[in-house]
Amino acid sequence: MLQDLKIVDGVSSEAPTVLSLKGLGDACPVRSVISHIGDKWSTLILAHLEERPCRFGELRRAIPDISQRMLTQTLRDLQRDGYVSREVFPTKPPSVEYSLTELGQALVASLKHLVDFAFANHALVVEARSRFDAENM
Amino acid sequence: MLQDLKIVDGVSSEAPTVLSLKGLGDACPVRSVISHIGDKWSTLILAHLEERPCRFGELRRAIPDISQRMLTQTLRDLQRDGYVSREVFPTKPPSVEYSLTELGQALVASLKHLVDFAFANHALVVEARSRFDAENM
DNA sequence: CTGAATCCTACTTGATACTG
DNA sequence: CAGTATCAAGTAGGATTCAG
Repeated sequence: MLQDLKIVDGVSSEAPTVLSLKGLGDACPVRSVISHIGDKWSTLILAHLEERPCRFGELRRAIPDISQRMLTQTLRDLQRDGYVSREVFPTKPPSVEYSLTELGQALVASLKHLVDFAFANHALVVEARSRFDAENM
Repeated sequence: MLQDLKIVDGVSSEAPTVLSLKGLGDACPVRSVISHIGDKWSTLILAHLEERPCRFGELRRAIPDISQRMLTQTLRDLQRDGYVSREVFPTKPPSVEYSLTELGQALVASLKHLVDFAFANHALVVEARSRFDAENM
């Protein structure tokens, strides 16, 4: 359950080191997953790869706003955590295909609940925001 | 489904403005929800409030690593989006109680799937990381 | 007790140019 | 095609101090 979060993070409370997302390392399972989802591009890339495996350039075209630096970096992070697999074909010029692993598919499945929530309740959130902003001038 | 993400973000592709999480504003429902979850403290605070309503100081003690600046700020953001309600009791000195709204409870429910995934697969992720780091030394 | 205001640092991202 | 390297800018978070 969610309250387990307290226990997990409570561990670090006994040793009062600063809880940096990086500094925490693998100490908190929840952070190590969520920190990936919270970044700017991971979710979007996972969404594309869920549809079908993609090559680097395909992803780049599909997500025009991403810089190739961030595409490279985010893909490598996702690969490192085992969510994405990278296959190099020795063609000329070389081509590389990225696809979801089983773990990646499981992550995407869990993410969908959140995405569904977002679509279902976005209007409420926007409304709450304008009401809040109005009340606090 | 998840691939709707492409459509939503695709809107901004036609108008190639930079996709800042803040600059995007309310354009992408998914981002506006996920950006909150990805930050350092929201999830943890939501987890505590799910158990029971809490006063400011209670939360502060329950999450010793948070600075009161970030506790204040995160609570205000959560309140602004309608996830948390804030009730002031005119005692002396004043006390303030925070609790989850219905919307906040729905968000927490969606989050649980992700938390469950994190706990269930954390070991696999850690293993994947060390394997990746070993291969790419 | 519950914050607000200020300053400062570190991490994240973007822009650009270059390479096998 | 699929990256790497470098530099600049923005943003989040922490420490500290002050206030109703």
